[in-house]
Amino acid sequence: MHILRQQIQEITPLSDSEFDYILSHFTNKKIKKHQFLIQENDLVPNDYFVLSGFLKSYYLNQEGKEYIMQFGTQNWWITDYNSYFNQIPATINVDCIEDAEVLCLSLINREKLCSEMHKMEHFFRKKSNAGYVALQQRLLTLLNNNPRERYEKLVKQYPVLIQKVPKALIASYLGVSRETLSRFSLKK
Amino acid sequence: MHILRQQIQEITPLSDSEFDYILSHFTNKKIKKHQFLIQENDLVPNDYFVLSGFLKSYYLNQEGKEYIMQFGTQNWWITDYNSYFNQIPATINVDCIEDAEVLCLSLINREKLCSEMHKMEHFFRKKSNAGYVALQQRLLTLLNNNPRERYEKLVKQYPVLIQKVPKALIASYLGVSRETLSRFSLKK
DNA sequence: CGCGCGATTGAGTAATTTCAAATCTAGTGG
DNA sequence: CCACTAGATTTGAAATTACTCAATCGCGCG
Repeated sequence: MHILRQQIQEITPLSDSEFDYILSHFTNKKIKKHQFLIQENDLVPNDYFVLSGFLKSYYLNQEGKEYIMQFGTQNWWITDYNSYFNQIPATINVDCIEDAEVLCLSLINREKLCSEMHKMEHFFRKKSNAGYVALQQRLLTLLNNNPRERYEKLVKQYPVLIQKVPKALIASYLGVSRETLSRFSLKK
Repeated sequence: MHILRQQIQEITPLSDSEFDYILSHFTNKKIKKHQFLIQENDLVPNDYFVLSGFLKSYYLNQEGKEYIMQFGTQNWWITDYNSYFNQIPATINVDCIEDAEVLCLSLINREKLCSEMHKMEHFFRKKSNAGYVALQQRLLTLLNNNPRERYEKLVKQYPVLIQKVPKALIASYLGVSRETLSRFSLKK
């Protein structure tokens, strides 16, 4: 079954024709390693559902330091949500860590689906709620735990991530320097 | 006009009877200073819409240190969302900083409203999206800005908050010790 | 007047960052 | 199969930042 369909059906049942209709609102896109999906100051046309590969979204500050907002791998949605929802220029970059294929959903099509199909509005509400809760957890971890604890939590939660992604990116996600991360990522 | 109606109507129009129907799914509650709305390990029955007063939600760690998740004042919604949405025991506390009056919305009634009224599903989706974006911003501020910058941003964004709330709570929201906050909250 | 809470100040300490250098690793071409 | 290179990781040492603990201050209220 299509992995998007599967995700939606975890929240609400769908007939074949409904799913086909939904899918017709997405376009396909392939991205190569190091290619940008969104760059600062761009208008953000789409939310992206990841079919395969690996992406990251990150903020780049004045000094050129990068802070990873989120990773995107199979089944995840990724974009600059502030820019996407409010149709303002991007402040966040999204680029490709590993050749990827994504489904693109424009804001117009998202809203169209939501207004035409109560189910889809329901789906996106639930997804958004879950995302909100996950962000709250991350915020608390950031406030309450030291770098080492944050790292260990991440390893426990997404063991695959650690294998796949350079340590420097993990560090940036955790809000630590790569040197600090290195100093405790090996030794007990 | 009822401030809840006003908030909903910023997103979607509402007839008198529709709003009355919506409102019938809420119950009223008055809370006194220092009273808990939610305590760790409680089941969380409601999401709370603040009519007046001042509340805070916060995580209390093992060492008794408190981290403020959010403040709740007029027009804000507050609860332990993880516990509320997933109906699991609370890990966050919500209590009253200043005598308050809130509207209580049970999860059952929320879902009922959302399934009966597409409008309400739409409203809550939009609210959740906005909340998600706001949390992302806060996360980035936490990662990218030092305590002083975080404080100055907060002052700019919510000047009233600083007046109304003891500095120790501001510090806890910003993830800084009160002493550190004190050291730069005065001098330029 | 004195109590109590919130805010400030000071001194020492701990954690993390920064900068620089060394080391390791995987992939490439000879 | 080996040497070479670019990128990633580790290590060291110094500097910085914020924290902790303790003491003091300031002010409103009984």
